[in-house]
Amino acid sequence: MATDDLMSRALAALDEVDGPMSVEVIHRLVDVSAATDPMTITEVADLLDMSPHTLRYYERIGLVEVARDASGHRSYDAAAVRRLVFLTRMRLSGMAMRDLQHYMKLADEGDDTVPDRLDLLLEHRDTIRRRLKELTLSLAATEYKIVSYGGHTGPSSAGNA
Amino acid sequence: MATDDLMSRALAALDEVDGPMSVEVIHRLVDVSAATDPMTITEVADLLDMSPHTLRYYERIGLVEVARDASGHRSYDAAAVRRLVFLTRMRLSGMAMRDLQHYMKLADEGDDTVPDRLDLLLEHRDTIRRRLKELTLSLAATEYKIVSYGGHTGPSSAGNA
DNA sequence: GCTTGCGTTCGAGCGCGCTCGAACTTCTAG
DNA sequence: CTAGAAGTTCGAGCGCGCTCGAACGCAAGC
Repeated sequence: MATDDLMSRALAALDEVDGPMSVEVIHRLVDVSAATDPMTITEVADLLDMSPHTLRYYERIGLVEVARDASGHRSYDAAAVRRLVFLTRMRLSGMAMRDLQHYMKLADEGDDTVPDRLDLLLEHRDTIRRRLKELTLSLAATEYKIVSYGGHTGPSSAGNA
Repeated sequence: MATDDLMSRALAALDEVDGPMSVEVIHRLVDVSAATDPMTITEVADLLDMSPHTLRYYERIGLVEVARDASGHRSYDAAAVRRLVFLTRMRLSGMAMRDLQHYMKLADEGDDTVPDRLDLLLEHRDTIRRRLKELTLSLAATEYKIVSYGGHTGPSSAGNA
C-alpha cells in the first residue's frame, strides 16, 4: 500500500511537526525497524513498499545477506531490515545501485572502511543538494509558466481538474 | 561542456543574486534564446548541453518539428529552440517523455488546449513539490548518518577526500 | 579530383532498475 | 488426502531514455 510506505509516513510526520527538519523525524524513520523479530519477505516488502521480487533482486546483487529458516524461506533479522531501510532511503534520494553496492561492500569489510563510507556519504550529500537546487529552479520555472497560462500559484492542484 | 549548460548558468545566476528565487532569474533562463538566428544542430546541442543524437531523437518521437535548409540540414529557429529549452527543463525536473509528448501534442493543437496544458503543469508542479520534500528528508537522513560517522555538516565535501 | 568535416537516415543496442514467469517445494486448512 | 497460498531458484524480458554505428550526401579547401 503506497499510502503506508516509509516515505509517506515520514512526510506525514513532517507535516505534523510542521516546523523545520528535526532530529525527531529522522529518529522516527530509523526507529521504524528498531527492535523487531525476524520478518518474512512479504512483511519486509510491505514495510518498505516494494515487491518481494525486488527484495530478492537486492539480495542477488549483493546488497544484503538474508538468513533462511528451517524450510529455506528468507528470514530478515533487524540488521537486514535496517540495512534495507537505509538502502531504500538512499535509492529514493537518487544514489545509483553501483554506488550502493560499493558502499555495502565497504560496510561488509568492517569498521576500517568508515572513512571511505563517510566520503561516499559526503559526496552523495552534495549530489542531493545540487538536485535540490535544480528542482527548486524547475519549480520556479514551472510556476512561472503556470502563471503565464493564467493559473494561480496555490498550495495544490487538487481540485483544479 | 557541462560547465556551460543551461542549468549551470541558471544556478550560477542564482548564486550571484544570493537571495530568494526571483523572477529575474527565470527571465534570464527564458531569454537565453530570445532573439536568435536559426541554429545548426551542433549549436543547439552545445547550448542545451545535449548530443545531436538526442536532438534528432526528440524530433523523431514528435516532441519538436525542425525545418531543413537547402541542403537538408536541420535549421532550428527561435521557436524550436524555445521549445527545446522548455523540454529540457521539464525533463530535468523529472517529467516523463510520455507526458512531454502529450503536452506537445496539445501545444500543437492550438490555444484551445491551454486549460489542458495548465492542468498538466499544475500536476507536474505538485510532483516537483513532493520530490522536493522527499529530497529534503533524504538530505536530512544523509546528514544524520554523516554525523553518526563522525563527519561534520559543512557547506560542501570538496576537500574532504 | 579528393579528402575532410559536418550533416543526413535508419535500425539496433545499451545501461539501469527492476519485473516477471516457469517449475518446483513447503506449510496450513478443510 | 487434497487444494491453495506463499515461498524458493533461475533466467529472461521490459520500459525508459537515450546512444551508437553504418552507409550515405554535400560543400569547402588543397
